Amino acid sequence: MADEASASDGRVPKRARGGTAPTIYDIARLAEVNPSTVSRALSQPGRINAKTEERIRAAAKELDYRVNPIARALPTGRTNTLGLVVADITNPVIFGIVRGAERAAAEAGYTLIVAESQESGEREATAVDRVIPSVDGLVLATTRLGDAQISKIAERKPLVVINRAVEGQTSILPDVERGVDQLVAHLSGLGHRSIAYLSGPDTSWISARRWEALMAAAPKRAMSIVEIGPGAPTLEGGVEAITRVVASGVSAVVAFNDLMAIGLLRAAVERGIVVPDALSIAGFDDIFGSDFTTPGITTVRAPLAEAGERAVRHLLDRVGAQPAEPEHDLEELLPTDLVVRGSTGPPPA
Amino acid sequence: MADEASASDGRVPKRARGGTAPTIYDIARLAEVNPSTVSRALSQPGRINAKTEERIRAAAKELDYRVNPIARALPTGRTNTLGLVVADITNPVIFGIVRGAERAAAEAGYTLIVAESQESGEREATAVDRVIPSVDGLVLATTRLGDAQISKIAERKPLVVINRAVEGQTSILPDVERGVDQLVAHLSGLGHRSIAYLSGPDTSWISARRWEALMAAAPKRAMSIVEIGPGAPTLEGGVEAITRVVASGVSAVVAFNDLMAIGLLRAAVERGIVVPDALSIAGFDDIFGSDFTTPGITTVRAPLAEAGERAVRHLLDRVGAQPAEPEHDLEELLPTDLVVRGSTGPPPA
DNA sequence: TTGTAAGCGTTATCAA
DNA sequence: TTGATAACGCTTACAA
Repeated sequence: MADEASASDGRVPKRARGGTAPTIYDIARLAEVNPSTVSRALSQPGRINAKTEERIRAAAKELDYRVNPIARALPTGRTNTLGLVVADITNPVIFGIVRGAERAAAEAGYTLIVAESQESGEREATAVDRVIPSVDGLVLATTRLGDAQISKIAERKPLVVINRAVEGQTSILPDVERGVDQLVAHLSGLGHRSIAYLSGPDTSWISARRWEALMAAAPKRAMSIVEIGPGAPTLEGGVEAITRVVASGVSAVVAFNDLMAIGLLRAAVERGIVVPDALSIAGFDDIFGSDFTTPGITTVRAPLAEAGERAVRHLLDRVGAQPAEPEHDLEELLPTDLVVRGSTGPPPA
Repeated sequence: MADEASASDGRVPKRARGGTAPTIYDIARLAEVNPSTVSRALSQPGRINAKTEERIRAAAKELDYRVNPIARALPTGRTNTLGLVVADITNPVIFGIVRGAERAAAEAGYTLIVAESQESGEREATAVDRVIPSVDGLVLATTRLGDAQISKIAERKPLVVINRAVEGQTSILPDVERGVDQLVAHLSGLGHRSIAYLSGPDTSWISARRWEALMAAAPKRAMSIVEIGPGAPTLEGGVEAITRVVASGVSAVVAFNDLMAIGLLRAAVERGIVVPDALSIAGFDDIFGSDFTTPGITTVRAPLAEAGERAVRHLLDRVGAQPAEPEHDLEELLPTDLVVRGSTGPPPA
């Protein structure tokens, strides 16, 4: 039978105690030094006698020792962990954010905890409460919380918000206006005169911003614009809107996101409405799958992975900083770009 | 200026100490009991005097107290956290698993840590090492580690593996044979006589199982079968395979997963190969987006969210159990089903 | 039912 | 440079 305490290389480590993991005390005994010296050797390399350090490292290796991050976190207060709270993990918009955040965190030796709020402010608050004591900082992506709640959270731990601006807080935002301008110019150039905005959840800050930007951009090009919604930011949300879209008589629809755009496209196809000949459809985000459809979805691409990455970087910058001097009101705008595919074309004559 | 220690409801909590979070000592002082009594009241409700408990709860509320999970984890050894290691967060196959796992964990009051290995066994080992000390159990989805490494991990913490069978370990598997039989029967029924399998990474256990199942099923129906690969389990992996697929002269291709199937479909369309008239394509998993394409991808659906859920449930069952008596060799088979869409049809005459 | 006190595995402060 | 020792916030025998 295999030895129950055998090390990764197959050799049996000396003095391994049955069951429990080795501690700095075991190392201290083996290297014949005080535990505090072991701690120093391992956490501040170079600051102790080279020979002693060597002996300690050898002992640690022999015992296959790994620091216990929990024990370390208790006196230091730092966990080397960051939290990311998202509305819905299965929403592809989120994927990019999660990936970017994970990358940046892992790169810095940090662990990422992802919590899901399922589009509910209440659950989000619960998720934050659960996660916050064990993280060094928090990213709120697509939050459904109110400004006051967000500020409260920021008092407890360093915080960065994605897709939402809150006064006094660091936030990473797509440059909505730029993308919308490009999109509206594109539709105008095709000859559209009337468009509709298929809005997302009314708790979505970013949906409101997109609507505002459209409201500002459309009249400038002599286009009429109406809002249809609010709706769920999902395929179904898009499908359900088709009746109102048809009734509105517009020649082009801008959906809150690609998911809704794809849902709308499907519903249109089912009704025999040819896209883009009879109706142009555009979305936001350029999610995975936006180019799978026929026609592909014209969309305003947001650099989601980069948003996740930057959010984590900002957090990392502030971890360990004095909470007395929070970084105020930093707003980082990420460039967006129009991706033209087949779902937009000239309006019917 | 706002009070720096004001509670959520806006009232100023009594005796809140500047900056640091309240502890059970603060509660004990306020409720005039011993800290250990506070601990008991909060962690084992009902086991102490009702009036005392009431007083303690009131004090806790007044101070806006929340347990420090790290401090709790140190003496108990339990963190109320589970780890999930995946190959690639942005792979839609994973999404379902993550969602299911997150749900089940959150439901049980557990926090989920998601770590990414980026399809590399080495990084996966690193990720496991980083995460394992702070979790009560671990799920390995789509692992690229060897059996021996996996068994080693299982010696440290309760472990469940998804999409991989390892002797002595609990594993959640799709019923590959059933799905493959259905798929082969479907293709055979359409009239195909020669098929190719577009294999995934050669480190993928599940890819090998799919190949074996195809090898077993095809001859039974008098179909020839060849393997093309290995390839990356991505869109690109599918795209790159088109040359070899065409050269092979088969009338139908079964890809390792939907991502590769979609990539292959795209490459086919670009070359003017009509799907399914000139070539039938099928995949596995039924990921998000498999029905966005034209034609939609015929695929063997695996209940991914359920796999994630079950993995977590098994883990939860074993958390706190004696490591001396591990659950041996439990293999749970999840039913798979053929989803027929437009990408498969009769072979060219 | 409640209080006392030891301990979880680290880090950090002081001396030596 | 190293050792002794007190935290960190909680749980948990054991005693009262």
